[in-house]
Amino acid sequence: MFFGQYEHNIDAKGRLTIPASFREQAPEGIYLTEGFDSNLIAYPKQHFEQIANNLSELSITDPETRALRRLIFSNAAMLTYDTAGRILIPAFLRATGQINDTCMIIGVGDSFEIWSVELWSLEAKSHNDPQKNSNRWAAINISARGN
Amino acid sequence: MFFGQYEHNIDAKGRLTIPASFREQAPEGIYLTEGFDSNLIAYPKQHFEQIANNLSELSITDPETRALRRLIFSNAAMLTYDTAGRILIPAFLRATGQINDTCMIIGVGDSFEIWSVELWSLEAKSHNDPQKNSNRWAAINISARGN
DNA sequence: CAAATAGTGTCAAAGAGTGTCAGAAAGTGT
DNA sequence: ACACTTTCTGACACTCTTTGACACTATTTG
Repeated sequence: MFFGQYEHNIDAKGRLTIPASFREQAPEGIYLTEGFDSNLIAYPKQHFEQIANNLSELSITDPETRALRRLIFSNAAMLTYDTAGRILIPAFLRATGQINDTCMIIGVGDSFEIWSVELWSLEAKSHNDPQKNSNRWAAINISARGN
Repeated sequence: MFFGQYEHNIDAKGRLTIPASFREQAPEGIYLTEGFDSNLIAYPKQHFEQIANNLSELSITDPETRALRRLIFSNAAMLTYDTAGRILIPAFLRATGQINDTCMIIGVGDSFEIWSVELWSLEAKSHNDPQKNSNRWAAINISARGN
């Protein structure tokens, strides 16, 4: 499980140190792809391959399916760590994530996300709406009690 | 069951001794997350994992699901005790809880909470006010027989 | 082929996190 | 009241992680 949030620096070559605790959980490296909110999503190898399988089973006759496959696969990169625990984020992913010198690394359970500091602070602010949150929590509490 | 309140110190590195009686009830460690009142909530392992499992079943193609996962996981930490019974509270949680050198540890049944001394004394004042309390919780049924 | 650019490896320093221990304080039992 | 045990705390030493710098290799481009 990936938890917590880290602010890390990116060096002049576009390399980012992945938190040591995250590396332990994805020791073979990660698949990095474009997220849905101008962020990047990192999946451990195995997990991404599962998602890839699920996608492959969807029918290519559905235009939405084709678009989703293109989004996920064309923007994906398989990355491994160097001896200092860093990955090199490809330039096109840095661009889509608007990531320059500092970024946020965000644990979200089975994967983690990489955000520009600015976009993350906006996203985090949107989590502070008590009304929305109570609805969000309600959704999960129901399923926690049910079944 | 977690009961009572304790005032404990946090050392220069951000470590907090968890009361021995609380450790007995969460021997494998705790999940610490952001609360709703600028406090922190500590759940025993099992309880939090129930919530995490429910989340994993929701699809990330839904924006509300993504927000919920970020809200819960990014503000959570899985913490275990060192040999002296202490946990290290991550810096970002110390910040959200406004916790510096001394804090209150508050038992609330199936979980316990961590508060800054200042915020806790405000909270305690508000829920100890006999005037307000006489009618405040009239709608909540806590009888042993009820429901 | 040469030059420019992109990518990789290595190292050392700063900082963050962890382990250990002894003393103070609080609690327990006789 | 006293001795004993447990718990918490502060200090210190140590390890691990991250970062920036520099040197080197590979790839692309003209």
